[in-house]
Amino acid sequence: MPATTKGKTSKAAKAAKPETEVPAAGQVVDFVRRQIEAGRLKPGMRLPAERDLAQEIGVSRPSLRSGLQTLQALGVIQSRQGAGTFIADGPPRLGGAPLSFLAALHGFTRDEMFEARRVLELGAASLAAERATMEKITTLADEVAAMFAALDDPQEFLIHDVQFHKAVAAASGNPVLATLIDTISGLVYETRKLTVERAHDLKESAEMHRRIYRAIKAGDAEKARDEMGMHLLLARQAQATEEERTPKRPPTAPKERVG
Amino acid sequence: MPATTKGKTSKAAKAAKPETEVPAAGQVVDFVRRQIEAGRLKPGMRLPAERDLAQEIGVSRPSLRSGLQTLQALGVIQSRQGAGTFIADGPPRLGGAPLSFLAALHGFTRDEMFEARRVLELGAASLAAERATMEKITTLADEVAAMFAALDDPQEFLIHDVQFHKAVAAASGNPVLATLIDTISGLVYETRKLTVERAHDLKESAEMHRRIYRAIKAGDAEKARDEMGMHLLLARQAQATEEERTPKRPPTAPKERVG
DNA sequence: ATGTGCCAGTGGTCCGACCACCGAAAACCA
DNA sequence: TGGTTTTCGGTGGTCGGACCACTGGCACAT
Repeated sequence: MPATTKGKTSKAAKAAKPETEVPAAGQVVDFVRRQIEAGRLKPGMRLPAERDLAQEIGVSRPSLRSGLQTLQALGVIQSRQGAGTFIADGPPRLGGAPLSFLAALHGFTRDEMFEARRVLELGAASLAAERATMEKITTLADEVAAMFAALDDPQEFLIHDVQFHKAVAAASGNPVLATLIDTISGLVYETRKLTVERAHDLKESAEMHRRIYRAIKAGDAEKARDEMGMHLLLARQAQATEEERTPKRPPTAPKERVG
Repeated sequence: MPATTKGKTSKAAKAAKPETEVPAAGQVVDFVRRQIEAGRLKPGMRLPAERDLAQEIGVSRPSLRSGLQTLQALGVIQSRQGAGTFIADGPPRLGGAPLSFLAALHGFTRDEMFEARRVLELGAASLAAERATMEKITTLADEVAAMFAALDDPQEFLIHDVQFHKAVAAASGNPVLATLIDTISGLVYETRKLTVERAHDLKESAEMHRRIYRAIKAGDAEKARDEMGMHLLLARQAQATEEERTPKRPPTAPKERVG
């Protein structure tokens, strides 16, 4: 091994302090995680002040902030200047940032993102048909009605379109699935918002959603899957057409990438 | 006057600098992101030193580190003391930390995690059957063979079990899907490693994988999906049984949670 | 040519300080 | 007394500087 620096000579001082094994930031993350798992920290609760928490864990405030920064990036906590740091509440939401960066790094295409979403939504539709509660089904019906009521307002239509798919995910009764769908859908939402104005056949789209709703309500898992699959297939084609008509900029990249 | 609060008196300096709109950490994240999207930063590349990068972006080093900490939490970069900071390379990998925290916060159960994985793997198996290349199919065959060769070594068997499922995901040709599967599978791997010793019927499990492999090779999407579904269903039951036989600790939590 | 030792450069940690901001108690006025 | 304003402690956000442990390659001695 490298006779690095004064390693040998000064190892005595090192032996006296054999710590430094655990990164300070990691200590903070683990600490908070244990608190959450132990039930001492629940969504919406406020964490101790940084200066106090740092002393409690046994690290400096910069190190503590480093750990909190990690937790914030993971969407676990949220800080508000002057108020405090809070455990994230609201619906489970996996920040789209990680997937978004992966897409940028490895060049995931829009089609691949869409296909992954399709797999997830097909499964969700199937599960929803098998065990959706009456309450969830009512929510689906409301969204379908709202879509029919917004045939002349593409932006409003899009909102209820997204809401419908989210409701299907919720109706599946599986929060993990719902979270994954929500994450991926969020990535394509921005694009759709820009191109939906050029959309056509909103009525046909609404009819499709209605058929999906009926299949779920009837408890026909296979039909729900097929209808959802058909809808997403056509939706993808329609969206591709819309994008073609809305060339914001010449194709600088060899392959379309997700922003 | 109050030596403490000087707020009002020093407002003049403030008026000259009405910015502060953008958080410093966010500037760093956006900067790196733009560099990646512009192709100036690619996986494996080294970033400038923190002190230099801070000056280039126009923030202090602590703020820069704050931003880098976020990127590290997202799995975009990786720092090595004494060497530098590098863009993450290797296979696309969505850190399991976010999902893991969500599970702890909202009480996702093991069954829900498993079900989500099932949806993803069913879709992957189906896609793999439709368009797996000869190379990917060969990889599948290798893993199946390795499983049969490790019938008397549960730990080794588990490794190739995981590898097989990863290979199916890769054979789907959709990196997004593969990443999602990899993420979720990683969360259940630790648990399986602890209980696999009590596993039984390894031979039957190997046979199942072989049937999945054959369906994919034959290009029969529906059969591949069915076989995979059957396999995962039985695997879940078997795992539940194994866990029951390995009561590490009395049920302190009302519901089983994912660690 | 080879191996050894050194050292500049890097990220990791910490300190102390100041700022902008929030929220509620305290002071004020009507 | 009621309502508004002001104050003020506490909070997270930012900064500059400093020291440490570690890495890697360069220069030196062999």
